[in-house]
Amino acid sequence: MDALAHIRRFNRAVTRQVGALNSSFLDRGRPLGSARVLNAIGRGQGDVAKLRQVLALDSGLMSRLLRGLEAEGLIVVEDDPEDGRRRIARLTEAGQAEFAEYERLSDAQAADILSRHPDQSALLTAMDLIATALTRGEIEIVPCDPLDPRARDCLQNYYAELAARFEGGFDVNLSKDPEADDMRPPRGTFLLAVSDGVPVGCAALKGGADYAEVKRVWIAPAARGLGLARKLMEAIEAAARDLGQLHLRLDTNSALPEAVAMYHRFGWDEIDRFNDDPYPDRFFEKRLRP
Amino acid sequence: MDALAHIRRFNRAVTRQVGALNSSFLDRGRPLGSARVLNAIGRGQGDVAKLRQVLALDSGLMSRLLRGLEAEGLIVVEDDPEDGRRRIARLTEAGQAEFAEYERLSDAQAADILSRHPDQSALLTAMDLIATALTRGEIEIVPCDPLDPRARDCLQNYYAELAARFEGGFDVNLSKDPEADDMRPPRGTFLLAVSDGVPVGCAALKGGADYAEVKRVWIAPAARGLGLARKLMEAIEAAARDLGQLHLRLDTNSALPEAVAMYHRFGWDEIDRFNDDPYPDRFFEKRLRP
DNA sequence: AAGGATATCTGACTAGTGTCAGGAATTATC
DNA sequence: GATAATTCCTGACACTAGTCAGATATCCTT
Repeated sequence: MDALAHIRRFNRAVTRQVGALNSSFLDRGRPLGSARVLNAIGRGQGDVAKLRQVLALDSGLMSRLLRGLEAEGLIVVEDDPEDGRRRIARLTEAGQAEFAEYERLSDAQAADILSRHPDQSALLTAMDLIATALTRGEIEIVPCDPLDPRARDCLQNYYAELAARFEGGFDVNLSKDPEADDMRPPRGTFLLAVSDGVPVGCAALKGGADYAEVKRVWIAPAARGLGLARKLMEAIEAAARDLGQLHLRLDTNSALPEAVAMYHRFGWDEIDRFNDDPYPDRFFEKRLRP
Repeated sequence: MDALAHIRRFNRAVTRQVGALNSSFLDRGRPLGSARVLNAIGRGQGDVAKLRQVLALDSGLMSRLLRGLEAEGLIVVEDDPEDGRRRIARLTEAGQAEFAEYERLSDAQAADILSRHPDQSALLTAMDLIATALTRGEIEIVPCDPLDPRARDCLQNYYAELAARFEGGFDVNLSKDPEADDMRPPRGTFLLAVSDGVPVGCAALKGGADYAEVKRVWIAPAARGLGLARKLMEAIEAAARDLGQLHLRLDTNSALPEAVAMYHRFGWDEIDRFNDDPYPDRFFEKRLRP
């Protein structure tokens, strides 16, 4: 069977799904164009220029749609204090309620698909894989607090994966768990790779007196093979430079051969054991130029 | 992390993808409505009533779109010989060429996504899973020749799965491979479960003098858990009744416990071995009421 | 301070989408 | 064989989406 036949079928299925979602949006009595603008504003795309860019709309059309939403009392459009030419739209209270209604509609539809499927986690994994494949190149690396729920979400997946791949399992309590403060500026940092709001990878820099350690490097299975690890490691090194940490170390395990290969490839030097953590058996360092 | 956040992200990613495909369709200089109708006709939805149903269009609008395509010389609309009220559209040669162009556009996009992804088979599997989840309930059971490429595709997957699940592997040449003629009317039949053109399951009825045998019951992994097996088995029984075969038998293997459980659940009685095929070790029969 | 670039807005216009009412031909039902 | 139901078609109409030209205010560069 031709691979393209499968993709064609997928295309038709999701095209219909998108169409159904759009027409359910129409039930709120507002044309789709306005609904799209309202939702984009609700999702934080406030300034008009960015709205135009994201929605790929003509400036004239955009202007009229904004006037319409304004007349409905759903948004207010104000001058940008930093640039008098630009304007910024934000939701009024009524607009937030309306936006929440749209979110509810789309969530209800999503929950319906999910509830009727026998294997929800397989479905979610498949959706993640496809969403990542389609939005590749648009993954952002952002700093994040190590105790942020999105960070914890990544870390849990990371621990679960170590537990599955280490022969004797993995218990995070036996390992030296870095203090959160060591992974916050000014000592260190915690970076998250985010694709359209969903975390798909992380890496931490743990500050120290003699050297800084790179820890918790993890990429979601759905996002592997896309060059994300390189982007993350480059971002970590840049952050280290900014914090004045030029001497980096990390530890890892032979049970993760792709990680070991990656550190070699990215210019890390293998060195002798430098801690007594029970899990790692491979140790690396890298000296950065200022 | 909230499951709905993942689905929202998926929705946004595919919405954009669908939008991109649609605007590439617009490059052919034809409004999207006409393009949709043309493609539906090309995919075999000839009669106007079915077109209206599939595309969810008003009869007036549909009529005008058909007139437009007719004026372009891409289709001809003829009276249905069986029902004078109905009409049937089909592509002219020019229409087929144009349809092929649309297919090419969508294939190019598909191939692009596929080529940039590190794990193509994982991507295809994920797409199959989602397409099946979204189009569930629209899986058709259709008779098919046992030598049809779609049937062979199913059978290859079936053999591959047996090879993976039987301890000693599986070699179809050691098993009694039913003659194709035994799985064609009037002796037997071969049924295919088709979801939007892609085969997602099969089952065969092999006619015989004393009893008919049910063979080659297989469901694609992406389509499991949706109740498809029951639909297939009911269709097989109905076909057997139509062919006057009221005494059915089948064999299977303990290594396929879900199959064994299914036959019990569907009212089959376990019986003694009735053949000397090396692979099966569980045997069933069912007597149908006429 | 002048000229060019940028961001938004307004008005005019076109094409596409979708709805409604009604008409003609044909089939189904009693 | 009359009546009702169906299928498709036509015309009229409303609304949405999208484009273009030009006006205005502001910012940036020199």
